[in-house]
Amino acid sequence: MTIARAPAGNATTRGRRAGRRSGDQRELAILSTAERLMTERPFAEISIDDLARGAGISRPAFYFYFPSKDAVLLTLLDRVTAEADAAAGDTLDRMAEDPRSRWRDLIGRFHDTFRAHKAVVLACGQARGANAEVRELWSAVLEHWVRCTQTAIEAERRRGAAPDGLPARDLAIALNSMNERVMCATLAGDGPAVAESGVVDVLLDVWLSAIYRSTTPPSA
Amino acid sequence: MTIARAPAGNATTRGRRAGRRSGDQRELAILSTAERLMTERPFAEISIDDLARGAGISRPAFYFYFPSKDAVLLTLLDRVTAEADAAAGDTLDRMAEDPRSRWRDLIGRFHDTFRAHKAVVLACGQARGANAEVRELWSAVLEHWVRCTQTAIEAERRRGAAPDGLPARDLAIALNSMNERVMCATLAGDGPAVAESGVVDVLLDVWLSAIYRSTTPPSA
DNA sequence: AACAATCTCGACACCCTGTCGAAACGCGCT
DNA sequence: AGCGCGTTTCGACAGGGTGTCGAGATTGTT
Repeated sequence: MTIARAPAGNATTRGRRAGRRSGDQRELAILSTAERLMTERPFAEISIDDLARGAGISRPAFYFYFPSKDAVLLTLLDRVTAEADAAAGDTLDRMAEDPRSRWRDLIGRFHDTFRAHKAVVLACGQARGANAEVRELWSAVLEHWVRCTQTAIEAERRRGAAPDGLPARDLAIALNSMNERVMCATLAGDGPAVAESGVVDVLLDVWLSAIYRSTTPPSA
Repeated sequence: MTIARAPAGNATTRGRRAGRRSGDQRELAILSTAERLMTERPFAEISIDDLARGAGISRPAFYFYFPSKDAVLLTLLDRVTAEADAAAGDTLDRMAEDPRSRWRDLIGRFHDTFRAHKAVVLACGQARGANAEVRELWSAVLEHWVRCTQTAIEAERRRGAAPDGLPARDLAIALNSMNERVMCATLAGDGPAVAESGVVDVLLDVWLSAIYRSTTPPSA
């Protein structure tokens, strides 16, 4: 079960209306301005005017490139999730080789991608509360990862490495939800959080315990 | 380790300035209007004007009772967390009696409380992204629950019922984070979520697996 | 040069927030 | 009854954000 994209919104068409000339660089400028500003202050405190000025255009001109501030975030999120999927690669297909290492790869690569785009991930976590589109896109992405996880768990049960128990889908939902929340808290650094250096191993331990009832699952 | 409140903001002083006459009912009217409106649409889409009109007063009068819209939510959150703590009671102190039942009680009671105040919980989940005060209060509450969980895990390890492994605090953070996220998703009904009827058992299974590496931990 | 598609912006209408200061109310007191 | 003093209410304002419109500037093509 290779992780392949089933995009909810096409990244190449989310922004501007069709046709393009020199303004591509302006669009890029808006995106990079957004990513830069998001590292400085919360997404909600960034106005469209900030984005426009940062990209060297006026506020109305911004609307030529994106229909709203949220659309910028959506485009950024598309990129990050695509990158995460690519990083995950075919890890799940080779699970039986060495389950502990494969699950650790999976969690670790997601963590690396999230950490590399910390500002975008945190902004999405914040905007998800206020914006339905962000919420839906995030849900679609999570749904995809849940399905992949579910399939891998079922495969591990089929080969006798993991015991039966909870419906695989429910377990997959719980574990993916945990990862999301824990990684966001660690990246944000607010409230109770696991240290960044240990977060992957903490999550891995819970995944293995929940799936195999052991932290040393058997290879094929 | 009985769950006792260590309030981050005093509910009785968060709202109005000192002194009171008949206006108490107005304050209550604002709170109940807020809870009602939150069941109809997301918190971000409720204006102060909506709250004021719902309570039968003008917008400026609202500011006599609360300094901002967020303060209303904070007050509501204070109530809910106090109720959750009360519901949890001394469950954690009697863990050794029958670990599976006690952990199930704990998770189940939190779930009951959250479900009873669905609108408030979801609104907080949404507002946490945009508002630092909500974020901090929520963090303080979570920190408290994490500490309680951590203490209980350490006690179970000490009596030999649970194996050593992850630092108890890290495990407690991961499990509480999972509960938060999974319960919110289930209540909101958006994206991948566990069915409401099964969510407590799913969470319980992961908790027991992670703490005991077994779903049938030994009694004292 | 002329045309059309692409791009830009000044100006506007609208909504929301937060803060005045003035006025109305309730109530104990003389 | 009339006074005084906190309590409570609201009309009106300033400030800042969003989204839209139509006119004008720029650019590539013929």
